[in-house]
Amino acid sequence: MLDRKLLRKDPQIVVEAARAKNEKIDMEQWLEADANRRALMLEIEELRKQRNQLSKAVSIKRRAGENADEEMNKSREIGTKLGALESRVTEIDSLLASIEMSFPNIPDPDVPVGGEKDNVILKTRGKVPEFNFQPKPHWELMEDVFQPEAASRIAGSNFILFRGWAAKLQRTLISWMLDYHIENGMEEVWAPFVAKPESMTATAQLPKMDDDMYKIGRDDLYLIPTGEVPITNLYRDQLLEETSLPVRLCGYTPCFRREAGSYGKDNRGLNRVHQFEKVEMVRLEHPERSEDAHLELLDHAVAMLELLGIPYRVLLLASGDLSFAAAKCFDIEIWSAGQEKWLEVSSISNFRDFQARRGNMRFRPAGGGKPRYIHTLNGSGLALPRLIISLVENGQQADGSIKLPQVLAERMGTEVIR
RNA sequence: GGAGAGGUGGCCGAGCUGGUUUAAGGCGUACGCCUGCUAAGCGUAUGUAGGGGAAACUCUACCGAGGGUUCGAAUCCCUCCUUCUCCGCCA
Repeated sequence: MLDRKLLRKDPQIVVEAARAKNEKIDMEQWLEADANRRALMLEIEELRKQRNQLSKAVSIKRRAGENADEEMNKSREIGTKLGALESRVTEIDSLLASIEMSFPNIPDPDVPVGGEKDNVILKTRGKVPEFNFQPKPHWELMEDVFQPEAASRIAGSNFILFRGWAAKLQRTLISWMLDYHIENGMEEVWAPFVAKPESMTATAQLPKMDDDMYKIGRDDLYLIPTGEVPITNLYRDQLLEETSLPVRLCGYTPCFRREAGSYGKDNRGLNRVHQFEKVEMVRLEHPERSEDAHLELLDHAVAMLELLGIPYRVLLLASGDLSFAAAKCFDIEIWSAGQEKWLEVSSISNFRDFQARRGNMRFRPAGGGKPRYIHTLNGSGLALPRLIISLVENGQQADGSIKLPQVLAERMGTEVIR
């Protein structure tokens, strides 16, 4: 959600932001409704004032034992008028709210305008492995432990099932990443894997992503598409003290995505699935420090890839690739040796005060003063399936065995998976 | 799932036989006074949002949410949400 004062003062900025993000918005309709609302409110407040005065007069007269019929009649008339005006305001309010929900966040000035082709590769690190044999894709290397047919029998296509070492590897990675974040000053959170519509609206999955989420209609709940939802909503409707900022959180959750309309070539194996596991980093930050915090989250994510020895590159997303709520976003892509392509394994976003407005998340400045909206940020740290793809494919050896990086070998109890 | 009791400003908490409560009081916070320092004490200020005004200031709304009754609702009625206690069920 954007600041109404900004909408009134600089509607053009919002129109341009929406165009850069390929979102259709109707600013004219909003401006007209807002002007109507304000005119109505002026009238309503004047009438209320009169009614309050009459009520007071009635009270005083009654106390004195005098007749107050005249005041009461006048007040009744005003009440009728007010009722009509108020119901019009209610209508306009819901119109305004629904229009505002369709306004995307404004990209930062340093975000390139354009589509996917305009994403900027900020850096590429690590050595892409070379083989003296034809490297295999992960679904061949993991035939015994990754069983999509079984998952399909249980839950439908594009769900996954791990057994044996793959299940253990995933669990080990989750635990290792959480420990890493805790060492870096984050607090681990275990949150619900379902969320109410209000929560989805606060972090801005709703209204736009409704079709991409699993919905439990009977209980009016959604399965979370990312840990961002429950972890950020931990602070919905909360007023923090400035001294408690920043809030650094991390947590493991599964992520459920319908991926409607995305069936096709890129969803073989673990590349794109309906349920995947993820460790998420969430940060609540002072508005003046969110820029630095954003870079810090990026550092945390890539540091893990360095420890795992996985080649990666960092992209600054162009406006058209930014999510609805983001002002700026870095994507981290890792190398898949068996498929010979880069895979997105983390998205690290700064939402500035966009989610905080929707979710009413504020802090009281030290030394008093009016509460201000916090800035929210989050980033994957990291998503499991593609991490596993990269570890398996990049670590493969001629005999089909897989060499593990040292940090995992210690925890898995073996250096090579056979 | 059943029964009962609650949801009031950053927090706690009165008000709830409808009208000087445009929400008492306390805690916390800010500023000042006092004081070797600190603590305590004293004084003043301090909810959120929107409108008007150069400003002092002023108007309006908000007591979980939404409806209703009434000239007038934190206060009465209805629906829903939610928290707690007890019972039931269950890993």
